[in-house]
Amino acid sequence: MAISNSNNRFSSKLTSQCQNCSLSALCLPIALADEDVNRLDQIIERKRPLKKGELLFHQGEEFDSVFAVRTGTLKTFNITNSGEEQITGFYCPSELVGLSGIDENHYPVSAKALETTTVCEIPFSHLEQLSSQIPSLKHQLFRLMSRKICDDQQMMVLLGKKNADEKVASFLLNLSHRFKKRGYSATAFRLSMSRGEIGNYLGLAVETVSRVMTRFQKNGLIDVDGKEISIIDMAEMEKLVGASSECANIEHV
Amino acid sequence: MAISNSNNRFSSKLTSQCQNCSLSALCLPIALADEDVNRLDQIIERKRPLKKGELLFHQGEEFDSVFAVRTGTLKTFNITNSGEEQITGFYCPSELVGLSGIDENHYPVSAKALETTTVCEIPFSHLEQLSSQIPSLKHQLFRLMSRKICDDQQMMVLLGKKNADEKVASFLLNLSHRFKKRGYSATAFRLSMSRGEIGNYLGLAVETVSRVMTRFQKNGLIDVDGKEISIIDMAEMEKLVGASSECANIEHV
DNA sequence: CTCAACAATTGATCTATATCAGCAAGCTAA
DNA sequence: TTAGCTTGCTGATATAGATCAATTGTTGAG
Repeated sequence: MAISNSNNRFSSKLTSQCQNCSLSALCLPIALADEDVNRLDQIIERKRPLKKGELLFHQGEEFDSVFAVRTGTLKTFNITNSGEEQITGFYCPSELVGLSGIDENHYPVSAKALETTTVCEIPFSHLEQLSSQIPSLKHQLFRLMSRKICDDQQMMVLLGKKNADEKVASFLLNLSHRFKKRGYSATAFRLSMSRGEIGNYLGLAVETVSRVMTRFQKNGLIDVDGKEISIIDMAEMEKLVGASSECANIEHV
Repeated sequence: MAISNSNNRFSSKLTSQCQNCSLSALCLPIALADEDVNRLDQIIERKRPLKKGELLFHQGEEFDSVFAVRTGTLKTFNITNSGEEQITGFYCPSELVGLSGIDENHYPVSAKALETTTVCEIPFSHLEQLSSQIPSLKHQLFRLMSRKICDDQQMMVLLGKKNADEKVASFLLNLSHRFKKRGYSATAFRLSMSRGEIGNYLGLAVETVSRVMTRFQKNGLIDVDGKEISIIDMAEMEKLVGASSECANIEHV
């Protein structure tokens, strides 16, 4: 089954899609020579879009690929023994999902589309092989995984030490940075996740998320209109986040 | 100073220390052919022991090596803007510290010895080079980083969703597993960190850690004598941890 | 051995956030 | 259109765990 399916792996032979992709400066191809981008391009499968709510992979499934988000958003989550969902991350365009599956050869989480979402599937065994031949690709992979470790540790600090205000502010600014990096507005954007999902991710009750956002709006920090967010007072928001966004800070040095 | 000191980089030429190391089955050399272990061995520096409280590297310092703990224990931590310490991890023998520095080429955390500790320094540029020549070493590195991502995400679940009892139980069982893996008792061990450090790590006040442990003891779950811990009722402890230790579970499949 | 500094425990409050409950506004399907 | 869901907001109350404070135990320097 995987065999017949994998024919479209070669559909990219005609032209390098990676080179035309607006995300290539952020995704894996960063700092690759043209010919290397082509080689990477050859191993990538473009999948049909996922509709909102569809799973990209599910917890326990055998690992064989990592995925780069092209459009849309994904969330990854665990189902705990008690049956509740615990969201471990949101993934925006240019970001890589599935790296946590390498170790045990099974995905330890599920990945679900929050809206219509397209991804590039990158079979990991091919990627690993190719990375032997292209040192800068290998380095890029190490860097991406290292950044993920760094980011997750910042998230641990957030969950362990921050109060509700700081959590919500951190979350919004984090999204803001990610939009900015892709060339979108850092101050006005649309949340693709529900309040419930934000709360779940931040370790807060839905009601708390709602209350904090309302208060932020009252105090002129942000403007909220359903899923549309505008950051009005960026300086004050940054002050709220304040402590310990080390990974981000170092980037600015 | 670092120069004169680094002469001992070559002390390993005489014989492969990795091959004699009791941790080689857990550390990087896992699944390497003998000749490859020797090549790895050549790039490793054995450093003088760190005394309790000494820093291995500090937040912001330029990244050039990862470190494998040989004996003792390390903690990694951030200093937040408000000046408080936030512990992001504890490292036991055979575990690798410093991977989070790859991305930005600076360590985003500090690493401090909790007791007298010896480490193997592995210059990352050498390791990366070597990994090009030894595919299984490269794979091992990917796996280690993937596992770290997986572990950190479990920690996020712990911090976001668990109550004090579950946090402390998870922490103790996690240590138990790590001791067991190295061939030590899974039920009786010594904590190398203070109650304050445990609380800091788990997002709890010292007092709460103390109270939970006392209650666990009263209820016959564990036996506490200062830093010495015995797990009496492993089944009940595991029930407490219960939900969502996915990475660990998959390992048992 | 002794004193000082620090680490751990225990008890008494306080508080941030969860939980419970009710309501309003959209959205979907018939 | 209306009934039935879902999502978000807000108020009232409950509670887990923080904070404050006092006591005891431990460690290590001289």
